[in-house]
Amino acid sequence: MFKVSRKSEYALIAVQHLARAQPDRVVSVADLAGQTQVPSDVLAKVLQGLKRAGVVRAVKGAGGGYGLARAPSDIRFLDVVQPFEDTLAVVSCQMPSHDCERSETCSLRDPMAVLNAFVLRQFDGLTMDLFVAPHHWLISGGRSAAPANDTSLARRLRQGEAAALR
Amino acid sequence: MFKVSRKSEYALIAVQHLARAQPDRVVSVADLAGQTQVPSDVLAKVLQGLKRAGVVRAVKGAGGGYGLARAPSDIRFLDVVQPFEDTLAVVSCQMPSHDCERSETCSLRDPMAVLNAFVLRQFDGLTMDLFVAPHHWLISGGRSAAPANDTSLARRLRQGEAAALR
DNA sequence: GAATACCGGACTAAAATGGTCCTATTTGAT
DNA sequence: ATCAAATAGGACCATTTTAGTCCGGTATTC
Repeated sequence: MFKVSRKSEYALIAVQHLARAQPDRVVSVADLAGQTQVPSDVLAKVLQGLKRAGVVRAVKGAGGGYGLARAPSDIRFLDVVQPFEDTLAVVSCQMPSHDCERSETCSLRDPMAVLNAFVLRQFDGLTMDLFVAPHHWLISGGRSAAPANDTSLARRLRQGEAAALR
Repeated sequence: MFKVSRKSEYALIAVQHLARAQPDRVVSVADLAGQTQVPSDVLAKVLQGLKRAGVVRAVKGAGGGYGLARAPSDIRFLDVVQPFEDTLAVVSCQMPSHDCERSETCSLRDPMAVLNAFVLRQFDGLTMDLFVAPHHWLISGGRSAAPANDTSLARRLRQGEAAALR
C-alpha cells in the first residue's frame, strides 16, 4: 500500500530537476533523461502527462523542451502524482463510483472515509518546494512562512523533523 | 497509490465480523464467508495469514473456526493489513534494501523518509475498535479515553470528525 | 472412523505495470 | 525550401502482480 507507481516517481524526479533549472529556460527530454538516468521514452510519456496536468509547459521544435509551469511552491505533491495513479482511495469502497454490495453487513465505509479524507488532506498541503533542493530544509537556517493550508505533515517536512524518522 | 490489496480489504472485513462475535466463540470460514460475501477459499487464505500474524486464533477440527486473538482495541490497523502488503513505503527508494543508483542527482530520499515515517506513524496509532461497530463512534455519546500513542488521525476517527470529510 | 475444519502448496486466468518502437507534427536554423 | 531537433501520442509487448480455484493433508470432535 501507499506506494506510488514508478511513473509517479519519475514525475517527482523530473519536477525536481526542472526546478533546478533557470525558470525561463527549457530542458529537452534527452538532456533530462541523461541527468536523471530515466529511460528517455518513459520520461517523455511522463512529461506529456505532466503537461496535460498543467504542471509543466512544453516548447515544441528545435531548441524546445520542458519547464515548470509555475513555481515549485505552487505545485502540490498530488498535482505531480495524480496523473499517474488510477485512484487515491485507501479501500475500493471509497472509489468514485463504487456502490458496495456488502453495505448490509460491512461498516467499514464511514470510518474509511474519514481515514481517506485525512490522508488526502495531509498530502494536499505538500508542495514541491519541500522536495527540490538537496536538503535545503536541513541545512538552511531560514525557514519559509507556513502557508494557509499548512498541515502537520508539511510542517514536519519543512523542519526536517527528526521525530518523524524514528 | 494508498490503495490496499483486496486481501487486505477482506482481512479488515473479517476482523470486523469476528469482533462482533462473542469473544470466546469461534466462527468457521464457511460461516464467515456466508456473512461477508467473500469467496470462502480466498477468505481461508486471508485468515491463515492473519493467524500467522497473530491477529486471530484458530481452532482446528469439528466445531472449530477463527476468533480474534485479542481485543479489537489491541489490534492495530497495520497488524491486519501488513501481512498482505509487500511494502509500506511511499516510494521505492524507501524500501528496506534499495540502494539508490540516482543518489548523486536525486534529493528525494530524505524528504521522502520524513513523509514515509509520518504516514506510518499515523497509521500505527489506528486500532481496529475504530472500525468495528456500525457507526459506534457516530451514535454513541460515550467516547473512550485517548491511548498513549494517539495520533491526529486516530483522534479524528474516534470523533467521526466531519472536518476530515470535506 | 467419519465428518468437520484448518493448513497450505500448486496452478491458472486476468489485469496492471513498465518499457519499447514507430510515426506524426511543430519549429528553428542553414 | 530543406533538414534536424524536439514534442505528441498511438500501438505493442514482456513481465509481474493479483485474484481466485483446486486439491490433498492434518487435526479434532462426535
